[in-house]
Amino acid sequence: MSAISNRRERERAQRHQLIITAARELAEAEGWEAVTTRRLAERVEYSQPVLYSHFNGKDAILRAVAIEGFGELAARLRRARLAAPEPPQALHAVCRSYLEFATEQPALYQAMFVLPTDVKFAHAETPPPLRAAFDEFVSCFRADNPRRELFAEVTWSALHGIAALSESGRIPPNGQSERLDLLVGQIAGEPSGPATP
Amino acid sequence: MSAISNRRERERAQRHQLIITAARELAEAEGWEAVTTRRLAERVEYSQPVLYSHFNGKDAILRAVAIEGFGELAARLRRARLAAPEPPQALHAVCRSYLEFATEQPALYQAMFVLPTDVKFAHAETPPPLRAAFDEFVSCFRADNPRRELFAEVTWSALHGIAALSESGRIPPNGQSERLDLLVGQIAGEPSGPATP
DNA sequence: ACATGATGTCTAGCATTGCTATGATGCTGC
DNA sequence: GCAGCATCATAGCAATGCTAGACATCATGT
Repeated sequence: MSAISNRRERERAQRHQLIITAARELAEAEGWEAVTTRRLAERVEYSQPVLYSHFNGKDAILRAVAIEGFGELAARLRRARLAAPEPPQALHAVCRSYLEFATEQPALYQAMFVLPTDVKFAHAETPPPLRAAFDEFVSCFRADNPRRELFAEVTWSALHGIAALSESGRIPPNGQSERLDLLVGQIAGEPSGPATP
Repeated sequence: MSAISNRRERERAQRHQLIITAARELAEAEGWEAVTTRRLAERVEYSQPVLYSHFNGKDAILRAVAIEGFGELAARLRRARLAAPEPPQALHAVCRSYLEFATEQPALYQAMFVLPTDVKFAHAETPPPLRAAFDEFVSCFRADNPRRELFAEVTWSALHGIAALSESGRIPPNGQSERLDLLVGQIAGEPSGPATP
C-alpha cells in the first residue's frame, strides 16, 4: 500500500501538472477559445473523463493555470524591484516587468486578469502568490505614505488597462514604453512636460 | 414597388434595432454568456434564421451593440465635459462619467471594451462615435500640450483598468471615488499628498 | 381573376461544445 | 487464484452557433 500507491500518487500529480501545462501551451498557441476538453484530452493522450477526475471542470483548469501565473508574476516583479538601484527606479522597473509579462504571455495574462474567475482578490482566501505580486507594487512606495496601498491599486489598474487594451487591439501595440514612462512619471508625482490640463 | 417596399424596409429596420436592444437587455440582465441565438430569437419572437438575415452571426450582433454604446458614451462624456466650469475640473468630470457608464451598464461596457472584437480602434475605419469619445479625453488637456493624445490614451487606459478589474471582482467595488481622485490628481500633475515613492 | 415568381419565414438538422453514466480492463490484497 | 476495487475509455446527453431546405405569403403581369 505504500510504495505502489506512492508511485501512483506521483504519477497522478505529474499528470495533473501535465494537464495544466498542456492547457497553457494550447492557449498560448491558439487562444483560449481553442482550448476544448477534447483537444486538451487528446494532447495529454488521455480521454476526456480523466480531466474531470483532476479538475471540477474547464473553469477549474483555467483557474489552476492562472494561479500558476500568479506565482511567476510575483517572482518576476520581485526580481525587477530588487534589481533596481534606487526606490524611484523600482516603480518603473516593476511596471515595465508587468507589461512585459502581459505581452510575452497574453493567454496566461488573460486567464489571470481578464477571463471570468472566482479566484478571490483582496480577500482572506486570496492565493498567497497573488497577494505577493500586489505587495511588490506596494513596496515601490515609501512606507510613510499612508495611502501606498491605494497608490499600488491604481498603478496596477492603470497597467492592466494598458495591457488589456493593447492585447485586444484597442490601442496600438507601438508606444507602450511612452505610455509606461508617462504613467510612472505622473504616479510618482513628477510631471514630465506640461501636464496640467 | 415604392410604398410597400418602403414599409417593409421600415419594418426591417425596426426589427434590426429590436434585435440589438433585446441582445443588450438580455446581456445586461443575465450576462453575455446567457445571450444565445435561441434565447435571443425567442425574445424578439422570431426564429433563429431571422437573426442571420440581419447579422452575419452572433459576433456581428455584439458589434452592433458595442457601436451603439460608443455613441452613448461619447454623448455622456461630452455633456460632462461641457458642464464642468473650468478646464481642470473637466478631466475629473469626464473620468467620473466614464466610470459611471461602465458601472451602470457593465454588459454594454464589456461588449465595447472587453470582449474580443474586430472593431478598428485608432484606425481609418474607426467608428466616428468611438473617435468622438476618445476626443473628449483629448479635449481635457491643454491644446498646447504636444502630448495630449498620449495623456488621453493613458488616462483612458487607466480608467479602463479600474473599470475592468472592478467589474470582474478583482478589486473591491468600494473605493472607486478614491481611485478616481488619486488618478486624476496624478495625471493632472497635482500630487495630492506624499506621492513620491 | 388567377397563375407566377419572388420574398420572407420556419422547421429540422449538422457539427461542436462541456460534461457524465455506464461498462470494460487491469491491478491490489487476501 | 480470486474477489474487489480503482482506473480508464466508449458512448451519450443537452445546449451551442449556424444553415439548408420546405413552406407560406404576397405583389405583379396577363
